[in-house]
Amino acid sequence: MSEPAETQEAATYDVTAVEEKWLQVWKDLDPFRADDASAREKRYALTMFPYPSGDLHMGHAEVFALHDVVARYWWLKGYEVLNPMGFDSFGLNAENAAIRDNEHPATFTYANIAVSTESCKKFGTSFDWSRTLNTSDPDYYKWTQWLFLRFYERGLAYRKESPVNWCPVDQTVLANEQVIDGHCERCGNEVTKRELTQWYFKITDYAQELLDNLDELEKTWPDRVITAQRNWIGRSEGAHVTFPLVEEGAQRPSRNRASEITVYTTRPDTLFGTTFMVVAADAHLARELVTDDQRPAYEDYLEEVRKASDIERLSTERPKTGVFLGRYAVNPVNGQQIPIWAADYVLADYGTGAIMAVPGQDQRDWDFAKRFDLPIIRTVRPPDDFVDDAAYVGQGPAINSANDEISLNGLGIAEAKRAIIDWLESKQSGKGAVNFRLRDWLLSRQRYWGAPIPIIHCPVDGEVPVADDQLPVVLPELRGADLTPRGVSPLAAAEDWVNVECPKCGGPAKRDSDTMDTFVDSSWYFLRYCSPQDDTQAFDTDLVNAWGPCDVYIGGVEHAVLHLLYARFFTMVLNDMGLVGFREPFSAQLNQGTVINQGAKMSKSKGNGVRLGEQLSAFGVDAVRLTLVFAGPPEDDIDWAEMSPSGSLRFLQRAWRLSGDVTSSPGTSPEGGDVALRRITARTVRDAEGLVDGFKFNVLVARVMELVNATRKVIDTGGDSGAGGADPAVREAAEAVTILLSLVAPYVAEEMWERLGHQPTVARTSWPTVDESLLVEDSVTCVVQVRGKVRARLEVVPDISDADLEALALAEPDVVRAIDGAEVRKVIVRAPKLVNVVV
RNA sequence: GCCCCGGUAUCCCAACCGGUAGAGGAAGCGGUCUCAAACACCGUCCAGUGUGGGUUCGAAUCCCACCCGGGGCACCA
Repeated sequence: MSEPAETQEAATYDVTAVEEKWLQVWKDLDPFRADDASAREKRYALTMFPYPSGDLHMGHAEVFALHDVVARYWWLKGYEVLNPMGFDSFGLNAENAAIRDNEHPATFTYANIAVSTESCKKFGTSFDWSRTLNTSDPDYYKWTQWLFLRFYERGLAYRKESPVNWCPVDQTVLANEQVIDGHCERCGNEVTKRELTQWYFKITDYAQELLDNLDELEKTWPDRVITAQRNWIGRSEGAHVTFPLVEEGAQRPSRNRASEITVYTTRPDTLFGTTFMVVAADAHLARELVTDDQRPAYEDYLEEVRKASDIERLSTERPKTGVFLGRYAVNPVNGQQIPIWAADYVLADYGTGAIMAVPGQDQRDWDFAKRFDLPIIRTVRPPDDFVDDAAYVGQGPAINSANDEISLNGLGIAEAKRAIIDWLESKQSGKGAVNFRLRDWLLSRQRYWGAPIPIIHCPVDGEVPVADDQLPVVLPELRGADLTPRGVSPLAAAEDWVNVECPKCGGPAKRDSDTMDTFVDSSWYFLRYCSPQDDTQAFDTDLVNAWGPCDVYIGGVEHAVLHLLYARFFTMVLNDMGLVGFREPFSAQLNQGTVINQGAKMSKSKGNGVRLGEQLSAFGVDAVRLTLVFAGPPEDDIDWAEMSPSGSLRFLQRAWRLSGDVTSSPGTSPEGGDVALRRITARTVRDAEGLVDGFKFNVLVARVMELVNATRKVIDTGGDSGAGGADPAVREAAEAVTILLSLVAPYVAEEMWERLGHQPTVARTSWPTVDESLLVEDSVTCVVQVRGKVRARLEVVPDISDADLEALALAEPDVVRAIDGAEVRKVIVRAPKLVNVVV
């Protein structure tokens, strides 16, 4: 092809001009608006909405690039796609910035949202911006409050006093899920405990189902999320066992005192080895039980425990501490009186906050017994080579475990458990029980920038819900120093706001001054996207059922047990309320890796940050997107230092050049074109489908590159017909390249599409059709092995019979030579690809 | 400590149900173009799959043990 202007230097397109041109065209065409009324099959592509912390960064770019592949693919495949984007816009960053700069959190929040939205559009994403939402908008959080009230009505939102996680830096309580290794999930500081009355969601009511449904989700969710959730829910099976207390004479008025202690144990079979009991030092039970004599010692100990941070408390290396409470209980299985201790190795909020200690079979109890010189009885026989200086936790026959009515001796652990549970149940001293590690979700926060909890506290009427028609409870206008954390919510000090009339009695009352955890906001946003402007309800059930559940959910693993568990819980509750037609919100999930640099997480202190904006202006949106998608499997981390955005741009230029070399007219039938190229095109298009479905985007890109190379070759060498760029197979291939490329590099694809003589937009054209006959190979290479070594290759028809192939193979001179007269013991034939001669 | 995932060329990564270890890219090297270079284009080099065993006609793929890396849980009774 003679294009003199391009002979000197390879032609290139102007990245910036192309971006400016098509951004405007898309703005006019608005091609990604999801139509509720569409007759097409619906798909819901969801990506975790960001917190508007400033402008977009490399992390956002990666998720959006990956996510866009799927969403655009679905459009091309003929689905009506709901692909919304919004902002998780409540939260502490804006609040802290507001305090620092004497501003209102909304100022930062909405400025950041505006910047991020623009960047997101420039990034070429296919989001439907007509459905955008911000969780900090009153017409959104109105419905967050409305949902809270529905949970409250059902007893799923309640208040209790309990030792809770407290972040001294952020000056607020935290849910268990927000404490990572004893540190605040947000600011990274050490968390301490406080005894406070707080609001909880009763997520534990759903623990079993949250666990069970994972079996099904396992097929379409990443492994690590499944295991993280299973571990977090932490189901265990055991028994509750009740130990009566020994009453100690008349000096002890028994008032409301407990007369028994119930414990949870996973090893009821070891009950005969229980030589003492331990109550969590900070549990109410400990305070109730302690005798006057022991009270001073207990108080001192409790003081000590409270001072220790969680980090110290949870260290397994730390020696056991504790104090005797002065009282005794009776082991129901043998009538033995055993002392009751308080210690901090028992947790107040797990099980019943008290344990039966079996030092012979539990290492923690063993350590405690050794420290305080308590008796040890083995109830499982260790193997002969067992060194007798630790608890024995392995399998073995029960020993020392009999009374007049029952003997466990000789039974294995599982049998012994069953037997003792039966016996306990018959004596009404206990019963089989299941326990979960999962705790209820602590949702109140002592901060300003969140949805106020719509409850009024009245000295007469107690908790009074705000009436639905009074929602939203709008945040008062506070800024700067008014927002300074002081251990209680800044809302408590907003006199005009907090003091109200009780809706019931009309007397003076106060609003609840806490705000909701921002994870409440994000537990239902994907439902709101289905009817984001509806001011009559939180979401439209019919539309939610039409679009949902989300067919794919793409986001970071950091939410494996936070957001993803909460959103699942919300969906189940809403399904129970009849508001949602499904119980699991996210049918499939993909967690992208992290973008790192030079082997380390990007951070200011390391000075290894990569600015998205700089990358975009240096290489263009398409090249950056392509680099992110091509880097490797989406779930792997990407080390930007190892990537080559310039290589990506080079490829895009190569691809673009194809569109200029096609000389046939649009609509030309590919029939009669170069068959080899047509086969590659057909195979690439067909394989691309499975590759997108399987999230193997990196392989998809590799296949498109392959197709570009093959097309180039036909153009340059002429191909079968010698027609080169005029060969209709070249047009077919170039159009396939363009459409496939549009999933990753929308700008250049649009430009190519136009050069190929088509109207915009390539994003809403159809997926290329595949001529099935081209997928059938007319010959395949068969490998002939002798002793496992390849000795010959044959070109054969694909449907050759085993017998024919064997005969053909054994007749090959190279094969005969390799056998060298040895006895052929066996011939394995896997037609049409392989023959293996065993000699 | 327990559980899960992964180790393939110099690097990032492919490889269907066990069947020719290589699709793609980066880097390197050589060439074309150029006064020269950059760009671009063409070509080319590179591993026997972490280690040791086993199953099999045949193992990157399946099984066992270990090493290394990543993740989850962890005083949860």
